[in-house]
Amino acid sequence: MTALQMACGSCAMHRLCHPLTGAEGWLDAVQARRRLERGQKLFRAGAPQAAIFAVRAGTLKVSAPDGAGGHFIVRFLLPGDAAGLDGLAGGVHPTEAVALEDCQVCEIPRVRAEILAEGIPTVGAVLRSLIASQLAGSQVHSALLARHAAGERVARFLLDLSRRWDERGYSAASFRLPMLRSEIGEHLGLTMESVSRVLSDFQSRGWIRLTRGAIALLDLDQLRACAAIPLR
Amino acid sequence: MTALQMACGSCAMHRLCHPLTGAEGWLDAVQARRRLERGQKLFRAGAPQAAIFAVRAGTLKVSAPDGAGGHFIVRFLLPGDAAGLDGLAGGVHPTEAVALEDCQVCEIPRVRAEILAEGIPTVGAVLRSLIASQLAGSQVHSALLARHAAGERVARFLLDLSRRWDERGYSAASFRLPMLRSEIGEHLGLTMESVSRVLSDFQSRGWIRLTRGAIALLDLDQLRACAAIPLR
DNA sequence: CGAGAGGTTGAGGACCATCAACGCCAGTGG
DNA sequence: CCACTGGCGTTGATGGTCCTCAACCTCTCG
Repeated sequence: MTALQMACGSCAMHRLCHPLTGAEGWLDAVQARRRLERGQKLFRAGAPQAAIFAVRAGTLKVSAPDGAGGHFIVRFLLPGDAAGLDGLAGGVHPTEAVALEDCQVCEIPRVRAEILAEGIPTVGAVLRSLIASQLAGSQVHSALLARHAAGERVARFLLDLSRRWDERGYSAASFRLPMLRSEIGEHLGLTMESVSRVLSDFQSRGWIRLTRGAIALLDLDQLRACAAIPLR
Repeated sequence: MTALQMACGSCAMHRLCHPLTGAEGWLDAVQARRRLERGQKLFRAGAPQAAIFAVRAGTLKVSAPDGAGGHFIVRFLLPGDAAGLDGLAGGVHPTEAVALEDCQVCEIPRVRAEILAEGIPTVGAVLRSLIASQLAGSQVHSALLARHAAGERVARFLLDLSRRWDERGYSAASFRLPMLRSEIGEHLGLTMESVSRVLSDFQSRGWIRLTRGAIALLDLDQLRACAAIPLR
C-alpha cells in the first residue's frame, strides 16, 4: 500500500511548522515523524494531550466513544489535515484517532507549540484559526445531521471528500474510500445498511461508480442538487 | 424583565478581560457593553467578524442559516458564555447570534484581542482553550444528533442547561426556558411537536414540571437514566 | 371580545433501523 | 486445487420512530 504523501507546503500546519519563511534560529516545531499501521491509534480518548499532529500520508478516523462501546466518527483525516486540537481545552483528548491505512504523521509536542505561539504571533493566530475552522466545520456537520435526509448526508459526504482531494491537487472525481460502510454510517448518523442502499441507489442512477475500496463521481451536478435539498 | 447578571469573575472571558490580576497598564479588553432587545442580532451570519463577545446578562441563540430560510441552532448562550469565536477562522461569522430576551453583552474587538494575545501569553492560551472547548462541545452535540433518540436528546438538553446554571451558582433544578419549543427542536434536530410530546411525557411521568416559560427538574436520576449519561 | 402567537394533542404515513439471508472476496489450510 | 472461514457489502421484509398535517387549547394583548 503506497499512501499519498503531502508536500509540507499544502499542509494545514505549514505556517505553524515553518513560521519564519526563509529564516531559522528557532527550534523545529515537529519533533518526530511517526508511522502508523492500519488500525493503530495516534492518540486515545481520555489520554492526556501530549502533542498535536499533522497527517503527512494516509487517512485516519477521529472518533468519540459514547461510553457504551459505540463510537461517533467526528471526521476523517486526509493528508495535510491537523489532528488533536480539541484537546487544547482541557489538556485531555476527548476523541481518538485511528489509522484507516498505513500512515505517516508529524508530531508537534504541545509544549513546543505553546512556546512557538508565545514567541511568534503568527503561530498563535494560525493555531486559533485552525481550531476555529474545525469548530465551524463541526457546526456545519451538526446541521447536516439535524436537518437532512439520508441521501443528502451521503451526497454531501462524497462532495466534501471530493473537494478536499481537489484542494490537495488530486482528482475530485475519483478517489479511494478507505473507510468501511459502517464507519461512513457512524459519521453520518446512519446504519451501514442505509449507507449501502443510498450508494447503490446513486450508482443505479449513474451518478457514481463503486469499485472495491474506491469511488468515481460521474455526475457532480446531480450530487450537488441532491445535497442541497433542505429537509422539512 | 430583569435578566440575571453575571459577575465578571465567573465569565468564560474573565482571564481574557483581566489577564493581569491586580496589575494594570494594559488597555482594557472590553471596548463597549452593548444592550440588546429581544430579537435583536448581536452579529449576522456572513458579516465580517469585528469582535468577539461575552454575555453579561440574558440569553441568546446561535444559529446557522441553511440557505433556504431554515436555521440550525448551534447552541444557546447563558450569562458568562463566549460568542463569535467561530469567526476567528476566516474573519467572517459563519453563524449569527440573536437575543432571546433583553441582553447585555461585552464586546472585545478582534484586533484588540489579537494585540492582547500577542502581548500576554496567557491570553493566547485562554483564547485557544475557549475555542477548543466549543469545538469539543460541538462534537459531543453532533454525537447526540447522530446516535440518540428524541427522548435522550431532550433529556440531555435539559441536563445540560441544568449543569450550566448550576456552574453559575443558580438552581440546577429550576430555571427558565426562554426559547421556543420550535427553537429547542431546531437545536436537537426534532420538530416542535416532537419536543412538546417528549416534554409532556416527562411531565406525566413526574420527572419535570412545566410552567409558562420555565421548567423544574423533579427527578434528575430518571432524566440521567433516560439520557444514558454515566453518573459522575 | 377577537386575533394571533405559542403550545398541545391526535391520526396517518414516510423514512430509516432492525433483523435476516445471501454474495463476494481474500486469506488460510488441507 | 479446493473447501472453509470470516469480514465486508448488498438486498429484502418488517416494524418503530418521528414527521406531517390538522384541530384545538391557552395566554396575551389590542
